Amino acid sequence: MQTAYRTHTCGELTADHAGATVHLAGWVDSARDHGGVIFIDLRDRFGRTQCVFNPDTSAEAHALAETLHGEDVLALEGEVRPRPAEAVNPKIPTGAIEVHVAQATLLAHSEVPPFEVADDVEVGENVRLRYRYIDLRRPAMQRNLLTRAAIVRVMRQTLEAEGFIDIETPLLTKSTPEGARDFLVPSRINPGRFYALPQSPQLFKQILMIAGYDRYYQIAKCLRDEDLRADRQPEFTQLDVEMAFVAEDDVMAATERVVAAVFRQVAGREVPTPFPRLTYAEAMRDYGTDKPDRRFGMLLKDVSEVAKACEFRIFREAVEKGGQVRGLAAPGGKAFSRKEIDDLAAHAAPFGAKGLAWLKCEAEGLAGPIAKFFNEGQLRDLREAMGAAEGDLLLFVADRPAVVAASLDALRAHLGRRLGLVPEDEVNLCWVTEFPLLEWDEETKRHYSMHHPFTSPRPEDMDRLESDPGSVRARAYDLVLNGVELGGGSVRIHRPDVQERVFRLLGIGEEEARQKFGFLLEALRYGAPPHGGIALGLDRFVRLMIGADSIRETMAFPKTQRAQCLMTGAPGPVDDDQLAELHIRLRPEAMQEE
RNA sequence: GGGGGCGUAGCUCAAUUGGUUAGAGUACCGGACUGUCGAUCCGGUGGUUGCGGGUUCGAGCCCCGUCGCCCUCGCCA
Repeated sequence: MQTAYRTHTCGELTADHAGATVHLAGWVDSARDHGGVIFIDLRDRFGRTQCVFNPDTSAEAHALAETLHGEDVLALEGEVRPRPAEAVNPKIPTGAIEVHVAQATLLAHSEVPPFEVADDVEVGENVRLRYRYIDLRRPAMQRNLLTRAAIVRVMRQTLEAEGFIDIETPLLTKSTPEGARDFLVPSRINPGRFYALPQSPQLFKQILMIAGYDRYYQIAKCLRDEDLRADRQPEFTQLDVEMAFVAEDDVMAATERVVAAVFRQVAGREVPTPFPRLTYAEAMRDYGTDKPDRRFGMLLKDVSEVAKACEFRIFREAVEKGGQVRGLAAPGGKAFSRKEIDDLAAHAAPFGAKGLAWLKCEAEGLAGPIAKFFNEGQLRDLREAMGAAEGDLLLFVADRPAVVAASLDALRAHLGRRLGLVPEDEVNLCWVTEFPLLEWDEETKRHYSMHHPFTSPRPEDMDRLESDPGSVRARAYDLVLNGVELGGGSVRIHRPDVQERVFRLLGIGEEEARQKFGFLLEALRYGAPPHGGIALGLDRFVRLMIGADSIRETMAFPKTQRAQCLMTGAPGPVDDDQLAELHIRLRPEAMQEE
């Protein structure tokens, strides 16, 4: 790390260097002026070294030190000496030594920073983002970004060792229908035409397989113009992988090797492989979601059979109308007050649950306001079906299957946290497989791809593609870590006739298919190998590894919820001249005073 | 587009629920101090209570609007 300004970094000097004359450069982390001797901790991203300015060593350097402030940038020369025994600081790696400064130069002065460069100072996120360069100096952010770099390094090393090659794909590409909203880039040279920034390199990596570049990977930026969340940014990064001549197990096994290597080398943890698998149907049945948090139980149970026969009209009618009644048993929930149960209902309400029925599991049996609608046999059946133990609170939702699943999923997640059932340290990875190929949309009265339109149907379901499309399962798989979707992939369609059939199912006409995906259909006609792949959300992966609440903590320069960069002010207005060159005129509602 | 939370000194927060001169810690400034490492001690500066309007004798506090940040539903193949 030796440069024109330094012989060592601020993190590497130890007792072994005692007696050496060194040059250091860095930021003033803190200055402790004792009137005579002055201690300055010099910091760079490698560590911190205590530098001693003694007027007896150098009056000139000491005079400079008296004027120094936090975040000033300093270069100095001095002798490494062991600290007096009582002054050794065991908290830092360089704590055994100090540098006695003979000569020092102020390289850059810093204004008083808006907040302190230290982890124990809570700072509002808007201030952190406005002065991100200060925030990034803080140890926590440095750890985060270094961990991210380490994760990417291990991913690359593992894939390279297995023969994967890194190929870049374009950022300026073509808008495709379906999926997320595209970011558009106007073409100056082609008036009225627009590039789209890629939502993922999906089609390019498939084309690369057709082109014979078996085993591709890329750390790829993906861009989607949708509303932001704690784990969603308009631009994010995926580890994108594609392989030729593979079936599901090949891709999943390769992914497991990468993920296990990351956990081993970055976190020092062994995660057992192969990861457990459950089907989409099983996940929805037991957890009400396709990304189950399997670190704790409290599985969903179906009580529609009992509900159908009981006197509780809401239950009975739900089942009669083709819905269902399902519930979960919250251990120890018997102690919940009426108000606390109402609060639980409030957690289920946003997902459509119109009410939350409940029973308490007493020694004598089930009790509660709805108990009177069940005879004794039914109450026993309920308790049996719920697997309830004394002290449990049984919670039920009666509605359409989608509403029941979403409500109970939210309730289970909330209760898991509230009851302390979630072992925070556990790493629970699993695959969810056999997704439905299609999703029916009630509003537009048509099918959409659950994954994307290039996902292969399972061969045994292929003959139901037209007759019963809703029952066709896809050769798709999602990787789930602690209830967070880490990524997903599939074996792709490699035959043009199958691809055309799927397009037809999706209501993509021949003309539209040719216009939007013509190049893919054409490429498929020139010898496409069976192929498949996966994409892992890097930001989410890093977030889980560092235990952060938001992927903003994993990115150097994230955007706010309004998709703005508080540091640069992006997106910003542009000159009329620029717009004119791009053949663009703003609509009146977009005009604003500057 | 909907729901919720927050906004007071550079930063993090308080202000006895509408009461007189808006406080504390920290940062910053000045002073003291030759072994500290969250240095310590003494003193000091610092406020358009996000912004605009309203109610009131009186508003940081109540009402309306607006801006910003965060969480969330919708959305994210």
